Amino acid sequence: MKEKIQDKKIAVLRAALELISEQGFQGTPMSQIAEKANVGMGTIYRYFSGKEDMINALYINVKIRLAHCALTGYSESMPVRESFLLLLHNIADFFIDNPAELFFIEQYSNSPLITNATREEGFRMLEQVHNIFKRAREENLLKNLPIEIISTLAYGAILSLVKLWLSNKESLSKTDFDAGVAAIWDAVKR
Amino acid sequence: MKEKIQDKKIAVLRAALELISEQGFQGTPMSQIAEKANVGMGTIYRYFSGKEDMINALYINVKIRLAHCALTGYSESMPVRESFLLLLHNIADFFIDNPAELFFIEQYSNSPLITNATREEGFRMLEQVHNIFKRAREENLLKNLPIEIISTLAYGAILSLVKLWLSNKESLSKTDFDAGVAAIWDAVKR
Amino acid sequence: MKEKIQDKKIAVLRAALELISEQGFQGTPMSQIAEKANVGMGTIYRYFSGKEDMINALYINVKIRLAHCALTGYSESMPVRESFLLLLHNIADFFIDNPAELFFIEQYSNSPLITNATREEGFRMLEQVHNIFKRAREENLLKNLPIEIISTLAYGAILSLVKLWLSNKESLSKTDFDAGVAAIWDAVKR
Amino acid sequence: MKEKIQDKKIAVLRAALELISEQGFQGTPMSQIAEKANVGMGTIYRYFSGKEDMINALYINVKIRLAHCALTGYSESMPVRESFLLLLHNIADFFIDNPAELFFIEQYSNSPLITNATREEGFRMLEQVHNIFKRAREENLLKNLPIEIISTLAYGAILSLVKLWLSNKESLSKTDFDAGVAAIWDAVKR
DNA sequence: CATGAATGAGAATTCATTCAT
DNA sequence: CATGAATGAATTCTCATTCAT
Repeated sequence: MKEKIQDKKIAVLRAALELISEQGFQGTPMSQIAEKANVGMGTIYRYFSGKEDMINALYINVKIRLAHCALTGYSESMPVRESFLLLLHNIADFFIDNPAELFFIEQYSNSPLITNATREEGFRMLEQVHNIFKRAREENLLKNLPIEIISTLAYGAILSLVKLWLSNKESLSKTDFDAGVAAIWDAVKR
Repeated sequence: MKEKIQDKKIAVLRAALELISEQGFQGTPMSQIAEKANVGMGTIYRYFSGKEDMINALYINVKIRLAHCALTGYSESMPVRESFLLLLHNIADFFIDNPAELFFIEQYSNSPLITNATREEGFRMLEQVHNIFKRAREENLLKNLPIEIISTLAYGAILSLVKLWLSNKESLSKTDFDAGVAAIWDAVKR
Repeated sequence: MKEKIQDKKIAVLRAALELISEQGFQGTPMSQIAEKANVGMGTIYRYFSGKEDMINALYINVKIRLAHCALTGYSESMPVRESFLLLLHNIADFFIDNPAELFFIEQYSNSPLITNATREEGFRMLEQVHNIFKRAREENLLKNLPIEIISTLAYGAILSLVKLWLSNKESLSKTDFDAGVAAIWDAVKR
Repeated sequence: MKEKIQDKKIAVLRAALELISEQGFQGTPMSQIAEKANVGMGTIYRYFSGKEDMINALYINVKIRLAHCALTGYSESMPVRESFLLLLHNIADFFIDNPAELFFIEQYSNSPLITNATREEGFRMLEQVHNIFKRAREENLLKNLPIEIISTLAYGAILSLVKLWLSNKESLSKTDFDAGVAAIWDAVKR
């Protein structure tokens, strides 16, 4: 019974994600989301207080799933460089497998629709991820720069690569893509 | 006379840029753009066939100005590494000085509102910029990767850094920022 | 068992009265009425065929209680003038003690939501009250006017006074209020 | 040109008055008002910020017209009793000629839709009217009661009479009606 | 040419009513 | 019997676009 209820909420979030990533927030009517989720229009409002609340919930939802995937296969016993590359590949794989999530995050991370509270909660989801950077810093493997800069460089670069891959699948080899990911390590390593 | 006309067109584009970068395309009424540009609502429709046409014109306009700034101070006689860093700094400076342009480009580069024709025209604006990468490739200074990957890595990383800078001005030193830019070279250099 | 059922019906009517007198009929959702009455939404539909049926039942309910109070302490053996003043004071007391009933009656007596059948039934509730006017007429104490005009004058005046009192409690003395009630007799007496 | 603009605003107010007095505020869609006023839906929102703003404007509008009619033919040189009866007859005539205005005022004077600011502004419209009561008080012709009570009694009684007349035109003689109005003087006179 | 009042299709949101549990 | 989740028609309000001035 609980699951059925969650089913509807999740169906709404999934439908919203796909439609919004393609058409944008304001370009996607609630009626279309309801239709795609196979629920009545009013049902959405049982779970979310409005359209803005829904997109904030969606933002958190994507960040949770990203954070979970990002650490797949990671253990603190791995060497730092290996951990770093695992992280980048996990993030790349997540967004390659879920391109809607990528377009959504890209479009709304800096949008005024996402409240600061939401952004901060989304940031906290990634705390575990930051541990990898801290370990690298402790082992003195990184350039002497603020961790923020290091992680920003890496995150921006990996997302760009994935976007290129997604828009260019045919003309790019997986080998080159992987070499591109590896190059990111060169940017941040001491 | 011609200039007066252009004045109005430019005033509209400027107003649209600022409002759209803050509020989004669908969140910005034409009436608000007209008001901010100090023109009548109908006037906008003399210069653009509709709202979508206007945003496409704006996209091209920003790309032109970006391409122009990106090459400021560049000459083919400069060493490649110096050229590359000049390019990155020029791009960074452009977006730091014009944050609305950054948020606009970020939000609409992948938007379905921008037609493929527009995107391609915007890409051609940057042809000159790509010459720098070609020179670097010819001089065998770059990693053995497709130029697309090289430029994507660099562009994604520099934009990320600028976004970090803009959202974090207070807690970041210019020195660290510049070191971050320099690190991008390490990612792409052989 | 019967009483329990009646309890729920009465709880619904009471909740509806309070909410509707404050927020209006269309401004009051059935869900809010159910919540305030501590019953499930569906339960209301066991007792009333719909929202309009419920408000008509409420109208009758208020009229019954008003008619009952209006005659408290009255007996045919009382002098006519005394009866008349008792009637006015009983009506005033009822509405002062039950302001929601006043606002409800005021707003809905002339509303198209109340069917003519309901209005007529409500009118019959007050038949006893009209006896007082008939006695006064028979004793030749009233102005030579149709009883309808007499009773309308009196009813309109007393309700106005009560509304003034309710909106102005602080700045009005009970003595003045009572003198106002007494003045109504002067309007109708021969 | 100015007049044309006012025409639309007035057409909207008139249509709103008629529909709302018959169907109630919440029972009357904006679309219906627009249709009856022969304007587009959006036009209403050029003149009023929303439905509630419109009904408040309507309230003021009715009060202005009532105040204007109430004093028709009045001059300070008239005897007080004559002034008082003129006032009552003017009010009665206004509402008999404009029954929609009566039902509107009755339903919304005490409604939470009307803001206190609006109610106070509406009250100020009637300042002139109150002068008649003040004159009567100064000439010591009234019962020794607060003017508020005097005017409330009179206003409540006259409105009741008009409502009776409107619902009963056929069975009431004008002579009796006028005698009813005159009876109100007996209630308030010393 | 420039204007901005007018339009009405389209979007978000609400709520009376139903019905599976 | 009682419940309240689900529904979708109906409503308010917005805004791109037009066109008379």
